[in-house]
Amino acid sequence: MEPISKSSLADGVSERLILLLKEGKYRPGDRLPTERKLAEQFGVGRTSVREGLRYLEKMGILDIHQGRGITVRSLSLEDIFAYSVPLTSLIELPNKEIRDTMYARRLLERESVYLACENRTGRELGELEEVVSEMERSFDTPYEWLELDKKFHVTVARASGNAAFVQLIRVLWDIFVRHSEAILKNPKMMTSSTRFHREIYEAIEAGDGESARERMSAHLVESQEIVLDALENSKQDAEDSIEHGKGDSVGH
Amino acid sequence: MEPISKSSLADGVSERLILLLKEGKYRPGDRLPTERKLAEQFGVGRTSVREGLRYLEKMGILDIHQGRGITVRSLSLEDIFAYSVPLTSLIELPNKEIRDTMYARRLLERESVYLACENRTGRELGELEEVVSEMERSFDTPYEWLELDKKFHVTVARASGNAAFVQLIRVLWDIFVRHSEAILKNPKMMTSSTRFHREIYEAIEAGDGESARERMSAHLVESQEIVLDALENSKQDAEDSIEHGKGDSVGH
DNA sequence: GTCAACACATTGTCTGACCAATTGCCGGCG
DNA sequence: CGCCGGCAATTGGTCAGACAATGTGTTGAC
Repeated sequence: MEPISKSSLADGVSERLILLLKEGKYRPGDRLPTERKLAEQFGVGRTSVREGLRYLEKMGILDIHQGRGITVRSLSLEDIFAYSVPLTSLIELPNKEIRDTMYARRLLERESVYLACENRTGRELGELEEVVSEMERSFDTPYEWLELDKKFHVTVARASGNAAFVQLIRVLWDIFVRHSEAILKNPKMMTSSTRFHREIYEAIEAGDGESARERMSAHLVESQEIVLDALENSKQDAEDSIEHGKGDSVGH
Repeated sequence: MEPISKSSLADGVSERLILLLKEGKYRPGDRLPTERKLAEQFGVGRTSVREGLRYLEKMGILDIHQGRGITVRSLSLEDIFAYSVPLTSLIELPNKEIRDTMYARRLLERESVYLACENRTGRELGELEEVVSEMERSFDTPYEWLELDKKFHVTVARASGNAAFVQLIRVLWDIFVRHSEAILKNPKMMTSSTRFHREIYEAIEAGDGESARERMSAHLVESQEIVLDALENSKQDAEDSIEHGKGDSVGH
């Protein structure tokens, strides 16, 4: 193997490994050489190899475990998106971008639920019913409720039969949930959303695409409004608190 | 519900840094302590700090330069997606997933171009015209043409006024272009697509949303068909070549 | 045959050192 | 005074070696 020349050796290692994967030299399930051997092959130190490997691991391409070695994960459309927006919760989105995101989400989920009415299988129908029932029993555990909310929308997308919808809707949900504090602050949110989910489920079961679409739309519009209202209020609170105590409580 | 596996110190460093960023302790533009100081602060070795930092850098959150230090980048919706699908070209998508992806793309771009007809500014109109004109002159440089194709669709999305559309459409285009070899193999692709782009541009200029939407739809359907056909053929070729020479030319 | 204990392989982490790029200081010169 | 060149400090980039932690396979007792 030729020595690696690149602005960053670790980047070079990543690229080289990606090439080998594309060539099919290593296939899903295969085990890669050990870090030390890779370092020797590439003519770089183990540090660089580790950083390069770590990137591919974070991207979901490699599985790395202490004592076990490095294996290639199976790659699919799902994997492309699975690691897409891992840091969503970092970003403060302005209200306009929240609206834009929810607009796109509405567009996709209206179609998703419409297709689900045609393509849903019995198994998916059962899953959906179970999710909705669990939601109706989870008002005391808001974070479990949130997870179920995600599961509902993702399951509907899966029932649509379109793999891209599943991933896109997952990403948009993740962006949405960044504001979960705001969401959960309003008690109306959980009860009303759950009721909507129940109605949507019944429309899917009945195969009534038009009805499902409209209810999904109304559901998402309501969620958006609740979040934006809550953010408006919390922003007010923040400004108030700045008025009073500016102290920075960071110790050492 | 805390499935966080503290197995990795480097992950711990990442999480810790993300918390500090969320708290606002470090803001966009700020400079972080040096690697050595962070190591001391967190009570771990410099190796672990480096791996944790490297992840945030790859995610586009930090800027790290030799001799200059570590600075926090500005974060926006664009940044969330900019690093979303960096490895798209790795994945072999089955035909069904190509169709699913193009279905979603059609849904989004139909709406995108419709909104663009209402919201486009004169400046964006000028950009679009320029892109289309360049495309008409780029038949000899296919890869430049491809870049212009992306620019066209992204610019339309920007003209729609919806920031989420821009990012989603960018991601879906990147997935689409994974098959660029197939795309460029068919000479019809560039001429026909360019003509579609010209028509779409004129519809946007005229503010004719219905017409723009239908032409965009037809454009994407055609592209999808061309790609799927080309893939079918190249698959045939591959099987043929396997029939004849099975030799693996990997020397050692 | 089962299962526990041991040996080995491999990643995880730390340390100290040196290399390389950038920045900033400082002195010389116009 | 102001510009410019070069030296030194700062800081990330990389390496080698060592030991710890963990998973895997093997061996031996019963």
